[in-house]
Amino acid sequence: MARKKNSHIPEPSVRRLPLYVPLLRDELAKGRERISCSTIATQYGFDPTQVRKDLAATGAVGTARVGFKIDELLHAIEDLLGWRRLKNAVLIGVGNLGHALLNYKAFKHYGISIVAAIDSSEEKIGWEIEEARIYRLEDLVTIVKEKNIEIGIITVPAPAAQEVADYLCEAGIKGIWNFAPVVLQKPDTVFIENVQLSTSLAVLTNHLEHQNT
Amino acid sequence: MARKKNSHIPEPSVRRLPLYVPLLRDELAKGRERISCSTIATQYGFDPTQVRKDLAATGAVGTARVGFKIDELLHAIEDLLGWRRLKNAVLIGVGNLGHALLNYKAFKHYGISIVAAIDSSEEKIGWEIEEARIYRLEDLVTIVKEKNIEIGIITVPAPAAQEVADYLCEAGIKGIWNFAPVVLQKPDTVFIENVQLSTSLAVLTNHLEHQNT
DNA sequence: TAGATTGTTAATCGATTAACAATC
DNA sequence: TAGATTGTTAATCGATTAACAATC
Repeated sequence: MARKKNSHIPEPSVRRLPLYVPLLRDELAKGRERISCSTIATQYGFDPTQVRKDLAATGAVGTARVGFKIDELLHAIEDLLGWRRLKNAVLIGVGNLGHALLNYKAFKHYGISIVAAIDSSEEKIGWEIEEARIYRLEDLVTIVKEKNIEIGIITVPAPAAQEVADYLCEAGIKGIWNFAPVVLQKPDTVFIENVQLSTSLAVLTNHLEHQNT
Repeated sequence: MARKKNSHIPEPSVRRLPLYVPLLRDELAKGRERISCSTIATQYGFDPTQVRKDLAATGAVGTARVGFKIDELLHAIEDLLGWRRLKNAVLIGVGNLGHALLNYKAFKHYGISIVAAIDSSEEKIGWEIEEARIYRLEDLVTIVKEKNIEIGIITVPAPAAQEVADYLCEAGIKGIWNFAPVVLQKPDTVFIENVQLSTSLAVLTNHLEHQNT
């Protein structure tokens, strides 16, 4: 059953749902057909009701006493997350991190395909890493149009990030996945998701330092 | 004033505080001495009261009408996050991502120092990347003791992650920063923080697909 | 002094968890 | 049938936001 359009899905649910995907893919690969909320919950240490709420948000419907059909459930989750329609992305900044992301083949399973890259170093222009060829920043607008790119991935150093974001917005990108530790200014039409390693690290180091149980 | 031991600090605060650090360092570098909660809040699009609560959690004390002394505030935040005492870390799995992390020099400013690495490929043994030499997995226990290592960083492929985690726990590590898309089993004495790129990506792709405003 | 900003208490909001009827 | 599991409604919990007195 299709999810009602524009219904509000809590961000915590959107952040938990992708966790269930590898488990479901595994179970499916093992030939299992159905799974219950409590099986999922146990795996991740979550409350079963919480998992049920998360699944309900996708529009998936289970059967009392037997649980959810795994393939249908997976389909529903991937649908909700937008992973069933591959979106093209351009990555900007082919340093260590950029290189690692370009080489990461599994993004196909997470809804994106990096089809082009940009770098400021003249020697890298023309290189190909996986399916992405490296272009100059001045070619961005053309590439975005030609390759029908919706997402920009920013992996440049912090001082260059805002300029890159401006170019991306101007080129008509819809969303930005930002790895630079900078708050980017942007028009309302563009959505930005920030990945801050320092944030995750802070949770770990804070715990180790203060032994918060 | 020192923060009361074992007082509970909400995880949302622990996750926001690191964001303020680059701004404070910048302002300090510019020669500014004081900053107010609303200045910080405006930068990040947060509610000023929320920022005040975050800062209060660090034990920092401001002055009515003038705000907080930036150096004291920075000191208090870094203290709370455990960034003022460098913790040694070992990274396991020198693939693309592992390589990128080893090369990332700024971790020093975030409380950790990667002093050793482990890889399963024989040809990489003995290499040095920044301050980290690459060792064999069988040397882990020795290295951890010798170099006084508290943190393990897991950047191996998913199928190898649990085994690596077991080795780390056995070696007496206190915390694990896990980049593999796997739920790791662990003893109660070890703290694990997971970095799931798919989770962050899900927020972006879900938004693009369904235009949730 | 006047007024900007802190620190704190109270109100609101939303997510998590508990309870339970429906059902396969 | 009996009982496990779903789906849903209600209660709890905690974080965010609003209100306001204290103060520099």
